[in-house]
Amino acid sequence: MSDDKPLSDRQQRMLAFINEYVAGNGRPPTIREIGKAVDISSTSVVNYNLTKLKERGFLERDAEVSRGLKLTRRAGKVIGSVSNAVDETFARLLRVPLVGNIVAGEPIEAFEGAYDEEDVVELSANMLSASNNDELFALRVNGESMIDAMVFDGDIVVLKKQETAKNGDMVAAWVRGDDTTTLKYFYQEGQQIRLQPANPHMDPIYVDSSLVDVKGKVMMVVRHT
Amino acid sequence: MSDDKPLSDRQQRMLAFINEYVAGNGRPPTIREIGKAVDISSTSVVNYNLTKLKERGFLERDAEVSRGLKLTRRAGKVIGSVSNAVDETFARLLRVPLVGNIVAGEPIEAFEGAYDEEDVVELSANMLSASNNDELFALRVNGESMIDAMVFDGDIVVLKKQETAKNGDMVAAWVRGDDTTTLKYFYQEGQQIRLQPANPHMDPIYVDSSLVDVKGKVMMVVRHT
DNA sequence: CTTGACATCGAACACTTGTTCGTGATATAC
DNA sequence: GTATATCACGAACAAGTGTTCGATGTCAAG
Repeated sequence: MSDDKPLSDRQQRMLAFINEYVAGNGRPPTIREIGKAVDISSTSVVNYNLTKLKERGFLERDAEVSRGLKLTRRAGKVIGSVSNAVDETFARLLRVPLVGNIVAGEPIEAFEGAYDEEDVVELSANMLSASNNDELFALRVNGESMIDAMVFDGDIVVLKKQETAKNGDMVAAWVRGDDTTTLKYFYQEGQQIRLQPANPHMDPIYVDSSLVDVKGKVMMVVRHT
Repeated sequence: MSDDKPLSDRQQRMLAFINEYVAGNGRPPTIREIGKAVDISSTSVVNYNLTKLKERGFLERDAEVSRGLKLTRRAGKVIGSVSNAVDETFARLLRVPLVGNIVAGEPIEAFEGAYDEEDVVELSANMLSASNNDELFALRVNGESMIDAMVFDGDIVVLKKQETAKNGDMVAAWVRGDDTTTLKYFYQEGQQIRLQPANPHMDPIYVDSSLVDVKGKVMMVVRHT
């Protein structure tokens, strides 16, 4: 079933072209389009090679159907395997909902509820260390008041949803009494929590741990310019 | 351009069918296949509704091409949006080469040459305002010396390759004589160039314009935590 | 009632596209 | 040389397929 004879140059080019065409146009090419691309003048020759390719398991064909081609996984190995790389890349893509703004003087809004399908931040998983999706969400930073935390107005912070934090984590937290949302480094110190700004020139805040609601841990900060 | 009238039942079924068909067969359906699926006896009616759908931005058509259909992102909202969303997302994905490190005391390394195919940063185009690919590259910030520019050790900066800059741009530049690479705001002031740190507490640097090699403009900063 | 926009139908047309067939070139095996 | 398999060409056919057009029905506005 698996000849090891190398594919002819033509056949390789055909596979490459088909792959490329599908990626570019969202549909397979016609026999004549293949012929033109691979410099074959006769449709029958294209058809002939297509049949060969099919016999050797590089593609499937739907008879008597226009553009009835489909590359198999095996074909991917011969070529750069793009159309399949699409799936892989997509699989590694995280679509993080951008659930709202984070403003110093207000609680994080719309934390659970429905958010606009539109507002997602797409990140490649290779940028985060294999975190599972779902738990992630993003917030846009609004206002100057957060800038002590290494984060600036307009930045997007990607957070992992969690109610607790380890020392040294940068967290988004709601400070009751103070009624403020902040992005700071988290340190539990006895009954107190030290919220440490990233800026070393700024002083930390000490709050009783009962007054701090951790909303999530900052995983990433993205800034456009 | 964006009617809010709901789609007719037929049109919704058409979108759903097209989506399903593409997912199942790897190619778009023909007009007649759509007609059969949605129970329309006349090809012209299918064509008619297809045109409507196109006008409202739910799909694209390649005229006079068999199976010349492609669902748009917008269509995804109406239906489950799976099959084509993959391609669309992929198309909007930018793979930015991570060409090296940027260190204060050294020129930007490996600027042109071959870099490891592996090291790419994948960004969604929706995070950058429609920049063309190609021109983009990424650098990892090494060392503390850049932190005056709103950028910190370990950050990845995404740059657009360009040799000139406008006032106010944040650029990566090599300062000759000083032999330093910096990330600073760029201001041309007569014959001099002012390199302004983002941190307002820090003083700007003035350099003769002949000594500044602009390498690129900072488009985005990404920080993992 | 008349008008006009909208949606549908059926049919005809022309181009697209997969399939088939006769022919020939090339190379390897007998 | 002859045979056989492989690969290629061009032409022609039939079915697939997008496009166009006249006719009809519906419905709300005038």
